[in-house]
Amino acid sequence: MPELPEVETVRQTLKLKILNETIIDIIVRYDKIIKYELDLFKQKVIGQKIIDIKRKGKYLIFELNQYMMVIHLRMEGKFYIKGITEPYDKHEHIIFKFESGKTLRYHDVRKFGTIDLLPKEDFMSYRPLVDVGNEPKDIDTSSFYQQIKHSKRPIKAVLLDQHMISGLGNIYVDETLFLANVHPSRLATSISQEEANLLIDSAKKVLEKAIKLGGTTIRSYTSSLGVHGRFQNELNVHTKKGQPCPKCGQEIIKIKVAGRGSYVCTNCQK
DNA sequence: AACGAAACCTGCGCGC
DNA sequence: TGCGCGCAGGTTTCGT
Repeated sequence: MPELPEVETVRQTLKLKILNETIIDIIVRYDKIIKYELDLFKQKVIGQKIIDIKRKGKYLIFELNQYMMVIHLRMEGKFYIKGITEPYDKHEHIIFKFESGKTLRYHDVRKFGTIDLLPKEDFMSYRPLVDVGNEPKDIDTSSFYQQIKHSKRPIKAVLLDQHMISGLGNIYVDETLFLANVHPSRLATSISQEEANLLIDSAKKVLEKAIKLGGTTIRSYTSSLGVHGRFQNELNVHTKKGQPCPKCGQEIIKIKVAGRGSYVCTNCQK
Protein backbone atom coordinates (compact mmCIF):
# COMPACT_ATOMS: atom_id res chain seq x y z
CA MET A 1 0.00 0.00 0.00
CA PRO A 2 2.57 2.59 0.68
CA GLU A 3 4.30 5.55 -0.78
CA LEU A 4 5.14 8.55 1.39
CA PRO A 5 1.58 9.89 1.81
CA GLU A 6 0.20 6.48 2.81
CA VAL A 7 3.03 5.88 5.29
CA GLU A 8 2.51 9.34 6.75
CA THR A 9 -1.23 8.64 7.10
CA VAL A 10 -0.48 5.36 8.87
CA ARG A 11 1.99 7.17 11.14
CA GLN A 12 -0.53 9.81 12.16
CA THR A 13 -3.31 7.29 12.73
CA LEU A 14 -1.14 4.86 14.68
CA LYS A 15 0.15 7.69 16.83
CA LEU A 16 -3.39 8.56 17.84
CA LYS A 17 -4.22 4.96 18.65
CA ILE A 18 -1.20 3.29 20.26
CA LEU A 19 0.99 5.99 21.75
CA ASN A 20 2.11 5.02 25.28
CA GLU A 21 1.07 1.40 24.84
CA THR A 22 3.43 -1.11 26.47
CA ILE A 23 4.30 -4.27 24.52
CA ILE A 24 3.93 -7.37 26.71
CA ASP A 25 4.26 -10.10 24.07
CA ILE A 26 5.02 -10.63 20.37
CA ILE A 27 3.65 -13.48 18.26
CA VAL A 28 5.72 -14.16 15.13
CA ARG A 29 3.92 -16.31 12.57
CA TYR A 30 6.30 -15.68 9.63
CA ASP A 31 9.77 -14.85 10.81
CA LYS A 32 11.39 -13.56 7.61
CA ILE A 33 9.67 -10.20 8.21
CA ILE A 34 11.94 -9.67 11.25
CA LYS A 35 15.43 -8.69 10.11
CA TYR A 36 16.86 -8.80 13.65
CA GLU A 37 17.86 -12.06 15.35
CA LEU A 38 14.45 -13.28 16.44
CA ASP A 39 14.99 -14.27 20.06
CA LEU A 40 16.95 -11.09 20.75
CA PHE A 41 14.26 -9.04 19.01
CA LYS A 42 11.55 -10.40 21.27
CA GLN A 43 13.72 -10.14 24.35
CA LYS A 44 14.51 -6.49 23.67
CA VAL A 45 11.11 -5.29 22.51
CA ILE A 46 8.94 -6.98 25.12
CA GLY A 47 8.47 -4.59 28.03
CA GLN A 48 9.10 -1.49 25.89
CA LYS A 49 6.63 1.36 25.58
CA ILE A 50 5.86 3.16 22.31
CA ILE A 51 6.75 6.76 23.08
CA ASP A 52 6.66 8.24 19.57
CA ILE A 53 6.15 7.27 15.93
CA LYS A 54 8.34 8.93 13.32
CA ARG A 55 8.96 8.53 9.61
CA LYS A 56 11.79 8.91 7.13
CA GLY A 57 10.85 8.54 3.47
CA LYS A 58 8.76 5.38 3.35
CA TYR A 59 10.12 4.00 6.64
CA LEU A 60 8.01 4.05 9.80
CA ILE A 61 10.02 4.41 12.99
CA PHE A 62 8.57 3.37 16.34
CA GLU A 63 10.44 5.08 19.15
CA LEU A 64 10.55 2.74 22.15
CA ASN A 65 12.13 3.48 25.54
CA GLN A 66 15.48 1.97 24.59
CA TYR A 67 15.31 1.14 20.85
CA MET A 68 14.06 2.30 17.49
CA MET A 69 11.90 -0.23 15.65
CA VAL A 70 12.14 0.47 11.92
CA ILE A 71 9.40 -0.81 9.63
CA HIS A 72 9.04 -0.86 5.86
CA LEU A 73 5.64 -1.82 4.46
CA ARG A 74 6.97 -2.55 0.93
CA MET A 75 4.09 -3.42 -1.42
CA GLU A 76 1.24 -4.54 0.81
CA GLY A 77 2.14 -4.11 4.47
CA LYS A 78 -0.69 -2.85 6.68
CA PHE A 79 -1.39 -2.45 10.38
CA TYR A 80 -4.61 -3.28 12.16
CA ILE A 81 -5.55 -2.76 15.78
CA LYS A 82 -7.79 -5.47 17.15
CA GLY A 83 -8.90 -6.91 20.47
CA ILE A 84 -6.86 -9.72 21.93
CA THR A 85 -9.56 -12.33 21.45
CA GLU A 86 -10.10 -11.78 17.73
CA PRO A 87 -8.80 -14.70 15.64
CA TYR A 88 -5.71 -14.24 13.50
CA ASP A 89 -6.24 -13.50 9.83
CA LYS A 90 -4.24 -15.68 7.43
CA HIS A 91 -1.98 -12.76 6.53
CA GLU A 92 -1.36 -11.34 9.99
CA HIS A 93 2.30 -12.29 10.45
CA ILE A 94 3.41 -10.32 13.50
CA ILE A 95 1.16 -9.56 16.48
CA PHE A 96 2.19 -7.12 19.20
CA LYS A 97 0.19 -7.59 22.40
CA PHE A 98 -0.25 -4.54 24.64
CA GLU A 99 -0.79 -4.25 28.36
CA SER A 100 -4.14 -2.58 27.63
CA GLY A 101 -5.51 -5.69 25.92
CA LYS A 102 -5.27 -4.22 22.43
CA THR A 103 -3.16 -5.89 19.76
CA LEU A 104 -1.28 -4.33 16.83
CA ARG A 105 -1.19 -6.70 13.87
CA TYR A 106 1.19 -6.51 10.92
CA HIS A 107 -0.68 -7.79 7.85
CA ASP A 108 1.16 -8.44 4.57
CA VAL A 109 -0.17 -10.67 1.79
CA ARG A 110 3.10 -10.75 -0.16
CA LYS A 111 5.40 -10.91 2.90
CA PHE A 112 7.81 -8.32 1.47
CA GLY A 113 7.74 -5.98 4.47
CA THR A 114 10.54 -5.68 7.02
CA ILE A 115 10.86 -4.93 10.73
CA ASP A 116 14.27 -4.15 12.21
CA LEU A 117 15.67 -2.82 15.47
CA LEU A 118 18.22 -0.01 15.84
CA PRO A 119 19.91 1.58 18.83
CA LYS A 120 18.42 4.95 19.79
CA GLU A 121 21.73 6.76 19.76
CA ASP A 122 22.31 8.23 16.27
CA PHE A 123 19.72 5.89 14.77
CA MET A 124 19.50 8.02 11.62
CA SER A 125 23.13 7.21 10.86
CA TYR A 126 22.50 3.46 10.61
CA ARG A 127 21.29 1.52 7.64
CA PRO A 128 18.67 1.41 6.30
CA LEU A 129 17.82 4.97 7.37
CA VAL A 130 21.17 6.50 6.48
CA ASP A 131 20.67 5.53 2.82
CA VAL A 132 17.36 7.38 2.49
CA GLY A 133 17.66 10.55 0.40
CA ASN A 134 15.91 13.84 1.10
CA GLU A 135 12.20 14.12 0.53
CA PRO A 136 11.08 16.49 -2.25
CA LYS A 137 10.29 19.21 0.30
CA ASP A 138 13.93 19.15 1.48
CA ILE A 139 15.69 18.68 -1.86
CA ASP A 140 18.16 21.28 -3.05
CA THR A 141 17.27 21.52 -6.73
CA SER A 142 20.69 22.57 -8.00
CA SER A 143 22.50 19.70 -6.27
CA PHE A 144 19.75 17.35 -7.49
CA TYR A 145 20.39 18.54 -11.03
CA GLN A 146 24.15 18.07 -10.59
CA GLN A 147 23.53 14.52 -9.37
CA ILE A 148 21.34 13.44 -12.27
CA LYS A 149 22.72 15.34 -15.24
CA HIS A 150 25.15 12.60 -16.29
CA SER A 151 22.79 9.69 -15.63
CA LYS A 152 21.65 7.66 -18.60
CA ARG A 153 18.73 6.13 -16.72
CA PRO A 154 15.17 7.14 -17.58
CA ILE A 155 14.08 10.06 -15.40
CA LYS A 156 11.37 7.85 -13.91
CA ALA A 157 14.00 5.40 -12.60
CA VAL A 158 15.87 8.30 -10.97
CA LEU A 159 12.75 9.66 -9.29
CA LEU A 160 11.97 6.18 -7.94
CA ASP A 161 15.50 5.81 -6.53
CA GLN A 162 15.12 6.38 -2.79
CA HIS A 163 18.83 7.17 -2.42
CA MET A 164 18.45 10.19 -4.71
CA ILE A 165 15.04 11.43 -3.58
CA SER A 166 12.74 9.67 -1.14
CA GLY A 167 9.01 9.21 -0.86
CA LEU A 168 7.87 8.81 -4.46
CA GLY A 169 6.60 5.44 -5.72
CA ASN A 170 4.94 4.35 -8.92
CA ILE A 171 1.69 6.31 -8.50
CA TYR A 172 3.15 9.63 -7.41
CA VAL A 173 6.01 9.50 -9.91
CA ASP A 174 3.53 9.20 -12.77
CA GLU A 175 1.53 12.12 -11.37
CA THR A 176 4.69 14.21 -10.83
CA LEU A 177 5.93 13.61 -14.39
CA PHE A 178 2.52 14.56 -15.75
CA LEU A 179 2.39 17.82 -13.80
CA ALA A 180 5.90 18.69 -15.02
CA ASN A 181 5.11 17.71 -18.65
CA VAL A 182 8.05 15.29 -18.72
CA HIS A 183 7.91 11.89 -20.42
CA PRO A 184 9.01 9.07 -18.05
CA SER A 185 11.41 7.55 -20.60
CA ARG A 186 13.45 10.73 -21.05
CA LEU A 187 17.05 10.07 -20.05
CA ALA A 188 17.99 11.97 -16.92
CA THR A 189 20.93 13.49 -18.75
CA SER A 190 18.49 15.31 -21.06
CA ILE A 191 16.68 17.05 -18.19
CA SER A 192 17.49 20.77 -17.88
CA GLN A 193 17.94 22.65 -14.60
CA GLU A 194 14.56 24.31 -15.23
CA GLU A 195 12.89 20.94 -15.74
CA ALA A 196 14.57 19.56 -12.62
CA ASN A 197 13.19 22.51 -10.65
CA LEU A 198 9.72 21.87 -12.06
CA LEU A 199 9.92 18.13 -11.30
CA ILE A 200 10.84 18.74 -7.65
CA ASP A 201 8.18 21.40 -7.32
CA SER A 202 5.58 19.06 -8.85
CA ALA A 203 6.60 16.22 -6.54
CA LYS A 204 6.18 18.49 -3.52
CA LYS A 205 2.71 19.54 -4.64
CA VAL A 206 1.59 15.99 -5.39
CA LEU A 207 2.81 14.60 -2.06
CA GLU A 208 1.47 17.52 -0.04
CA LYS A 209 -1.99 17.21 -1.52
CA ALA A 210 -2.01 13.42 -1.15
CA ILE A 211 -1.07 13.68 2.53
CA LYS A 212 -3.93 16.13 3.07
CA LEU A 213 -6.31 13.60 1.52
CA GLY A 214 -5.01 10.63 3.51
CA GLY A 215 -3.17 8.99 0.61
CA THR A 216 -4.46 6.89 -2.28
CA THR A 217 -6.57 3.74 -2.04
CA ILE A 218 -6.59 1.60 -5.20
CA ARG A 219 -6.73 -2.15 -5.73
CA SER A 220 -7.32 -2.41 -2.01
CA TYR A 221 -10.64 -3.48 -0.53
CA THR A 222 -9.45 -3.14 3.05
CA SER A 223 -7.34 -0.07 3.65
CA SER A 224 -4.88 0.01 6.50
CA LEU A 225 -6.37 0.84 9.89
CA GLY A 226 -9.72 1.45 8.23
CA VAL A 227 -8.36 4.65 6.68
CA HIS A 228 -9.67 5.26 3.19
CA GLY A 229 -7.46 7.62 1.24
CA ARG A 230 -9.15 10.03 -1.14
CA PHE A 231 -6.31 11.01 -3.48
CA GLN A 232 -7.43 8.38 -6.03
CA ASN A 233 -10.13 10.92 -6.98
CA GLU A 234 -7.38 13.42 -7.85
CA LEU A 235 -5.25 11.18 -10.07
CA ASN A 236 -4.60 12.69 -13.50
CA VAL A 237 -2.95 9.80 -15.32
CA HIS A 238 -2.13 6.83 -13.06
CA THR A 239 -4.67 4.01 -13.71
CA LYS A 240 -6.27 6.18 -16.44
CA LYS A 241 -5.34 4.13 -19.52
CA GLY A 242 -7.72 4.86 -22.42
CA GLN A 243 -9.19 7.91 -20.74
CA PRO A 244 -8.75 11.50 -21.97
CA CYS A 245 -5.87 13.59 -20.63
CA PRO A 246 -7.27 16.27 -18.26
CA LYS A 247 -5.10 18.92 -19.94
CA CYS A 248 -5.46 18.21 -23.67
CA GLY A 249 -7.98 15.40 -24.07
CA GLN A 250 -5.65 13.00 -25.87
CA GLU A 251 -5.98 9.38 -24.80
CA ILE A 252 -3.68 8.32 -21.95
CA ILE A 253 -1.56 5.29 -22.72
CA LYS A 254 0.18 2.72 -20.55
CA ILE A 255 3.80 1.82 -21.26
CA LYS A 256 6.62 0.09 -19.38
CA VAL A 257 9.44 2.25 -18.03
CA ALA A 258 12.09 1.19 -15.51
CA GLY A 259 10.23 -2.11 -15.26
CA ARG A 260 7.06 -0.43 -14.01
CA GLY A 261 3.68 0.17 -15.58
CA SER A 262 3.62 3.86 -16.49
CA TYR A 263 0.72 6.07 -17.52
CA VAL A 264 1.44 8.97 -19.81
CA CYS A 265 -0.08 11.59 -22.11
CA THR A 266 2.32 11.65 -25.04
CA ASN A 267 0.92 14.99 -26.19
CA CYS A 268 1.64 16.82 -22.91
CA GLN A 269 4.69 14.90 -21.74
CA LYS A 270 7.82 15.39 -23.86
C1' DA B 1 30.54 1.94 -12.29
C1' DA B 2 25.98 1.60 -13.82
C1' DC B 3 22.32 -0.39 -15.81
C1' DG B 4 18.28 -3.77 -16.47
C1' DA B 5 16.41 -8.16 -15.03
C1' DA B 6 15.38 -11.36 -11.64
C1' DA B 7 14.14 -12.43 -7.10
C1' DC B 8 11.40 -12.10 -2.96
C1' DC B 9 5.64 -13.75 -2.23
C1' DT B 10 0.52 -14.22 -2.93
C1' DG B 11 -3.75 -13.28 -5.20
C1' DC B 12 -6.57 -11.59 -8.89
C1' DG B 13 -8.30 -10.95 -13.51
C1' DC B 14 -7.95 -12.20 -18.17
C1' DG B 15 -7.95 -15.14 -22.39
C1' DC B 16 -8.28 -19.71 -23.93
C1' DT C 1 -14.42 -24.81 -14.41
C1' DG C 2 -9.48 -24.90 -14.85
C1' DC C 3 -4.94 -23.35 -16.31
C1' DG C 4 -1.34 -20.35 -17.50
C1' DC C 5 0.14 -15.80 -17.84
C1' DG C 6 0.79 -11.07 -16.57
C1' DC C 7 0.29 -7.78 -13.23
C1' DA C 8 0.40 -5.42 -8.50
C1' DG C 9 1.54 1.25 -4.36
C1' DG C 10 9.01 -1.75 -3.33
C1' DT C 11 13.65 -2.81 -2.77
C1' DT C 12 17.82 -5.78 -2.96
C1' DT C 13 20.76 -8.86 -5.44
C1' DC C 14 22.49 -10.83 -9.55
C1' DG C 15 24.38 -10.64 -14.21
C1' DT C 16 26.32 -8.13 -18.14
